[in-house]
Amino acid sequence: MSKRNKSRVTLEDVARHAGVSRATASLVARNSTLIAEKTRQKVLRSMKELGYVYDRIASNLRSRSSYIVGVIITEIANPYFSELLAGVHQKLDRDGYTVILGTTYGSREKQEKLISTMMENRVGGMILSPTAEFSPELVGRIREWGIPVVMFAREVSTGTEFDYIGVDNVQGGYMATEHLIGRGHRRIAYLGGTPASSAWRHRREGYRKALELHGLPQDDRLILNTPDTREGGRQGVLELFAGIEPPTALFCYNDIVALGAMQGLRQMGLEPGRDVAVIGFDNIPETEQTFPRLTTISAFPKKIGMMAAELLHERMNGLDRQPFRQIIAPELVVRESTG
Amino acid sequence: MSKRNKSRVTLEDVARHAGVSRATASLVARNSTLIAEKTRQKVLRSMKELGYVYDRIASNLRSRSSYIVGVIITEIANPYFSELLAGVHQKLDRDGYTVILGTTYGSREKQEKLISTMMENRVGGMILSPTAEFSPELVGRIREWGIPVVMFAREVSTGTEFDYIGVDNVQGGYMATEHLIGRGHRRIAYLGGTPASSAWRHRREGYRKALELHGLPQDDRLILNTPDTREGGRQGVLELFAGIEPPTALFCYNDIVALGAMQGLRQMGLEPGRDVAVIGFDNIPETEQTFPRLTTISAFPKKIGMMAAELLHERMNGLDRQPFRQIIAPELVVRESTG
DNA sequence: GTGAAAGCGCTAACAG
DNA sequence: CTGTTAGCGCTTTCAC
Repeated sequence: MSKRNKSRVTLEDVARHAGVSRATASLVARNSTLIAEKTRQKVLRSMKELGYVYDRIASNLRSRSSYIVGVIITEIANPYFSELLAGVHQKLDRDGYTVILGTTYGSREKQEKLISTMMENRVGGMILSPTAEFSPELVGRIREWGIPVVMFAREVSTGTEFDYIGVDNVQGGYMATEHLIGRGHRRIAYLGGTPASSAWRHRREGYRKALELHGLPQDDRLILNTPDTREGGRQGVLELFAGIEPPTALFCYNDIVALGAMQGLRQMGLEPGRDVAVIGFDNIPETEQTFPRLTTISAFPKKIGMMAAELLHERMNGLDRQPFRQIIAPELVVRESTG
Repeated sequence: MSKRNKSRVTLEDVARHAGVSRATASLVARNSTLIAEKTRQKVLRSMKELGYVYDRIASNLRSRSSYIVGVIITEIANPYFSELLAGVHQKLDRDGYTVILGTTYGSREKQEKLISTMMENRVGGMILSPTAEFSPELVGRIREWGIPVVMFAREVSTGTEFDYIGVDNVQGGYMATEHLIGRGHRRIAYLGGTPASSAWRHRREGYRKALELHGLPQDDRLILNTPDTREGGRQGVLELFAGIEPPTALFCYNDIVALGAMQGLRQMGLEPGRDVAVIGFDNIPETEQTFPRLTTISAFPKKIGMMAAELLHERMNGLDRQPFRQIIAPELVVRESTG
């Protein structure tokens, strides 16, 4: 269902009970300072007595405003994204917003549908980690609609009219690869993930740059796409080592893939960190407790989430300024998986 | 801000553009079969042309209904809870609901505030993992309000008027302790978490029952409360071993605490699994890849989340039946951390 | 099948 | 400081 039968206590009821007008009651509900303390008390007492619950929906309708924010991420189960979510949510909550959550699971259709739903629910702003390119038509619809949108963690080339906050993936990919090269590796794979994600493409760019700078050959057979899951990493590594000339080091698209890859290596009788170097990306908490502990690139998801929320908040408060990209620097965290 | 200046395209506009009445346009928007196909097409075309966006908020207001569901959990970053959230969210989304998310971080005030906010936003139902006891007044307010509420994962004794879905924590605690006893341990600690959580109390009950059944002494110094975090587990274990007669095995409140405890053990030069047995609770994905791999009790968070969502859905569709508790059986997963 | 009128619960604007 | 009036965008009767 969704219907409710019992009619609710309205401001009208409260006003009548307290012997004031509806407008006065409304001002009390909103904590206006215009109201005499005495009246205020009287009205508040009536509210309590009648069990009045403020109707934010009716209020939003009338005042054409909304403190609801839509947050769209691609997945919840991956710790990277749950940290991202924790960051945005915590900050938004602190600023008094209510959060509507959406998850795309990488589907473009789902993404479009979620955005529509959020607009229909009158969100005052949106924060999202896009899954795929936006159709120019969708970009148009959002702009037309007139609410601020902040993208984070994933980028979209068709959406340059929106703010973006994320880690420097090119730099991160570069640092990871460079680290492996520094450890003496010459045959380094880039494992897992798919080009659908801007993060994947940027990390690969960094990877290539590092190889190039060190005069190492680029071998496309060493770049293997898989779902960015544990299982993807595990399967991927098996496939990779089925080839003629396997790599000696793995730069994994993210930590989850890296964990899967380590499983896969063991399955083949290879010891990660000793026989094959493995580096991840994100620095999710569990990387510190795996065996061997995973070397990785810190991507600061929580921080990025909070920054995105902060920016949206400013935009919703009228910050008028050209859309911009804010890129934060990644950090290399050396542990035992890279020897 | 939150204000929007540009006035939106309304059904009125659409109706005028299409040369029909507002009521007709409304029926088209809702896919009513009462409308002649020809009119329907005409109206749909007008909608597209004008860029009409359905206003679900106005609709809800008038029709006194809501497809928005409030979901309240205690934390996002703990994989156990993010799995729980993933389960509810996925199912609710599939059934066409929009989800408002709330996080209590264990605070009772925050919990009360979130519940109020959700009611103010006219949610049609709520799913929550309670943090603390509900005041009878709060229970009253919710009942009065008349929307269905499903509790999951954590229980509340003052809320027996609500449905509850969770794992059998008593049984889980029993199985964990029994397993350790079976491995020859006689001095077993119950480490981490706090009695504020029903899950903590139930797991302790199982722990005690097992000790009792095997005629082992109960020593309250072996029960140590800490925050249910990694750090809590680490600190806790240090404290525990500072005592005169340390335990030989740890039953940890949950996996996160157990991971922290393993860190703490190593810090003291003790090897988890060899020198001290460690068992966790939840079976979060990373337990499979720690070193040593963590023995634990499966609590099936995703499944519980989905079941809760399913139940709420039924309730919102008018399922009228006494509130009930649905308890699912935990499973022991033996790995290396218990020798 | 379609239209006209009333009203969901609230706030804006203005008067006093 | 408080009251009056109008109306946010939609759905619900109830005519026709």
